[in-house]
Amino acid sequence: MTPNKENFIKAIYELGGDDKIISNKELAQALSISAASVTEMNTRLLKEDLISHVPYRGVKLTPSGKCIANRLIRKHRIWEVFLAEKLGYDWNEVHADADLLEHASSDRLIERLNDFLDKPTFDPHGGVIPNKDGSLPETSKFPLTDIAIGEHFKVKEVDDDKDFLNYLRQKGIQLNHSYTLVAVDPFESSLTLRSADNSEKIIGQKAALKILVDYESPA
Amino acid sequence: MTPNKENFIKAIYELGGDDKIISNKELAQALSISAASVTEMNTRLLKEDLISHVPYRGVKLTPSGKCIANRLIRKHRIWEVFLAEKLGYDWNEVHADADLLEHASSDRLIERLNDFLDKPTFDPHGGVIPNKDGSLPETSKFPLTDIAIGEHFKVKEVDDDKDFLNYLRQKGIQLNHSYTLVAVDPFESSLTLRSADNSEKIIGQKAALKILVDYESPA
DNA sequence: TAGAATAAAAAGGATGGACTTAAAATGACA
DNA sequence: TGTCATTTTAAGTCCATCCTTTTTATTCTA
Repeated sequence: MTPNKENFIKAIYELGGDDKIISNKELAQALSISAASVTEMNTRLLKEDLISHVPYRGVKLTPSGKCIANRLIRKHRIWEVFLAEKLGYDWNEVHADADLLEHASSDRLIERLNDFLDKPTFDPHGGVIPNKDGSLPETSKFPLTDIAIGEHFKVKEVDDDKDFLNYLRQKGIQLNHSYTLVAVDPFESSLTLRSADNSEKIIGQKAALKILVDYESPA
Repeated sequence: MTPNKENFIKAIYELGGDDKIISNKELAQALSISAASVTEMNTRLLKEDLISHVPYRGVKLTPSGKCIANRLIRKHRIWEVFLAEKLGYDWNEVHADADLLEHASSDRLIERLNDFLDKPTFDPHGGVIPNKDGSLPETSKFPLTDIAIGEHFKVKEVDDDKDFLNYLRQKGIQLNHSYTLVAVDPFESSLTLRSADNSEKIIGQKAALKILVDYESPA
């Protein structure tokens, strides 16, 4: 596993390749290389069973590919915590150095660093730190009604009720999308959410109880 | 400057290439590569003016080569201090991880780490940490008579007197060699030194005053 | 001081990673 | 169903790293 391969895996992950197929073109643009180079790297990673491939559609990470991506992100984020918390880096400075260090860190080093930092849960950007084994920590899910005004969250689970799902679709609320709670009506208890595209959605209190969410970093 | 080149430079340095010529064969053995590969790397580093070359004798570091070696060693040793002091590494564990990290450390990172560690002077093995600019810290020199029993030191300077130099040669005391002070005679004040090859040398007190030494790590 | 032993340089490859361009194959969609 | 965007394949460049073998030079020693 070379730094290059690691970065390739990471790029797939960051484009969403843990659950959807990422096209050749997207990757080529993200990495600033030609599409042909992407194909070439794909064949290498395919051999190692780190990605799965749908011809002419693109690639996504296999379970072991996801594991590697998460372990790399774990290293990256633990370093970020160290740089920010112990070395006084500004939050916008941490990324570059963490990007170098993540490829030069033994497991032992990362675990000791993790202990030294008191096992942080989030990096300075609010990103969650994956587990040692490459899995993602159990993320708590709780009703949208428990969110405080101004907080950012992601929709994790919704009640499997046809009418309710239609209601959500009509409102434009989608699973795994992120929103910010901007207001709660004092009388009706209806919630005003702002989505990533800055549109505002008003949700009734009854619906809010059935939407499970989790905190998320603002980025 | 690739990690490979850096390690090559470091190997030369560690074999003593800062002041004497290191043969092709020595380097080949130290790096476990063929002598021809050493020659090849030599030509590359020669182009960059990092080493100087005496045909059929070997190579030594140029001033800029030494600078690079020292800066690398600075990185290495600062990391070692961090691993040992903050992460609880045992002194024999630090080397491997420091060897990886030294190649993935920006100058900014090293300087902040250095501050975080309160600007240490020695690494866990007792090795001195070079300055930021790649120079070696002014090492103090003082008479051998100031050394306490049991301490390790290196001979830094000796009086330029013919008889005295002959005396030293006869005793087997050499500049830049390391010794341990094992005993001081209570009556004569003569000093018993042990050299690296475990031979013992007895030095008169008058001579000891004219031998300037500095502390050194036991390794 | 003339070999013999040894070391270095030169020559010629081999490999693998990371890129590219150009042409052929494919899929999507109007 | 034909056009167009995208993907794949093919072919090849460049560079770093390593190798072995064959001179060539030096050094050691008898």
